[in-house]
Amino acid sequence: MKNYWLFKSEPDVYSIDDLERDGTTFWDGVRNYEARNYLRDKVKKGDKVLFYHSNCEVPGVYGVCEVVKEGYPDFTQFDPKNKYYDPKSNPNNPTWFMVDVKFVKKLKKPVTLEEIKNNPKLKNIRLVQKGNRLSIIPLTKEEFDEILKMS
DNA sequence: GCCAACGTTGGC
DNA sequence: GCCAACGTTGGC
Repeated sequence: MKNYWLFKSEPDVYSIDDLERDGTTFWDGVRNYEARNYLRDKVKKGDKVLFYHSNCEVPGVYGVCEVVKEGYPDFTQFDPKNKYYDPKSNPNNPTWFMVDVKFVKKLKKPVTLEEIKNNPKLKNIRLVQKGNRLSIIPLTKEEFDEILKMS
């Protein structure tokens, strides 16, 4: 059973264009327990992911990618020079997980946060609920398809 | 750059 | 275990 997700990224840090260039990437730096649980337990190979640009001029969904490697320990947590270093994490029982994704496509037209907010079919997505900061958001197939339809 | 909302930390 | 202080997220 395939799952559907929305992953947030700040385009200044890593954008859909970077993923198009790289082909695949590891999704590092998730340091929130709820998002971690999704990455560790629920995000499966073959799942489809909407690539969302946050904290930028026009926030919204800019592309699609696909999970190619399921949850494994995020190596940046053990690297003292990395900005995501977590000295409390034990290598024998890592706290933080990552997945790998591959580029699928860029949307011809991005679907902006404003458009998502204005679509009643999308009102249950955690992206648009008050104060939600979760960076790994589960979607239903219907929500995923609806957003693609809007592009 | 501002600031509301939220998660985490740490003193007690 | 409570909760104030603090840091971060992310829209605007």
